[in-house]
Amino acid sequence: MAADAEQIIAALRASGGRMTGPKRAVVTALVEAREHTTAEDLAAAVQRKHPDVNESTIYRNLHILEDLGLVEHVHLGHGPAVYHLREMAHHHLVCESCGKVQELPESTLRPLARKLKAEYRFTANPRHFAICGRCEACE
Amino acid sequence: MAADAEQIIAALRASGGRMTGPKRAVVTALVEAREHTTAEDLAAAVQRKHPDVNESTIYRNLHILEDLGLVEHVHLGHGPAVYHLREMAHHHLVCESCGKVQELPESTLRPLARKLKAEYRFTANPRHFAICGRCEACE
DNA sequence: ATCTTTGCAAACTTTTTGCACCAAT
DNA sequence: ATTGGTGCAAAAAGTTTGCAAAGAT
Repeated sequence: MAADAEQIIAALRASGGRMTGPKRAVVTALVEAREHTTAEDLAAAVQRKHPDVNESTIYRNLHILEDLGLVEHVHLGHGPAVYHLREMAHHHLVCESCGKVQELPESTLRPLARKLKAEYRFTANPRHFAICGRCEACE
Repeated sequence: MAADAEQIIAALRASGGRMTGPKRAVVTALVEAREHTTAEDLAAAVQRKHPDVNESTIYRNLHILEDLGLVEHVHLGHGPAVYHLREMAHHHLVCESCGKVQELPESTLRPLARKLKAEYRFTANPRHFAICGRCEACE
């Protein structure tokens, strides 16, 4: 059930791409990342084993993975976007005071999505941005 | 009832700041802006009458206004933030295909905010980011 | 042999900052 | 006379791109 690097690699192959060391390393880093990871984090993880992989390669591969619908990025606030595998899709609450991130099941925003659809004929994809606010401790 | 530049200027004065030409021009541009305006737009508007005002001054004054709670910025998507007067606070639906922006009354997100408060003890400020998705035409 | 992918360096976009000067109080 | 505001130029931060070389098929 957990994201399996081999599945993703197979999807990449199936899409016509070529499988390279850096690409495999990016996928592995994404699968192993427990948390929301920035491109920079991923670069660091990849470079632990493959020191010569350039950050631009990370970005390029993240784009490929996003285009295939395997990865998504989210903006938690100012600063770099964070990336995660699509199958773990969820929403984010970010405290704008302490920066704490809480995850939310997709279902939490479903009523809102339904209302936006009904009243505005708008199909929301509310995952692209986090919901800002203040956590209990910072309130 | 509409945002009155003089009110805002009074608030700026009351906060201890000094009133300068550029500052007044930024406030005026914000009041006159009908839509969501980027710093760049505001700079252009200001420079129509005061050609020497630098973009960094726009940013600095926007920060001052935000610190006073008079202005808010929102991220509609990738690209520059947009600014607007706080009293016109509202939410945004942005179509990620055609870029169309729809405004939403604050009340629309109140049920969600209540739920986040109850279940996660999180006080949402969902205005800082737009809700992405697809509008009717692009669906 | 072909056509992707890569590393590198440089560009780009948006926003911030250091500094010397100017201007509002 | 102060002190905060300003223009300018440069930096910062995050991401993208052009290009020639390396690599996968």
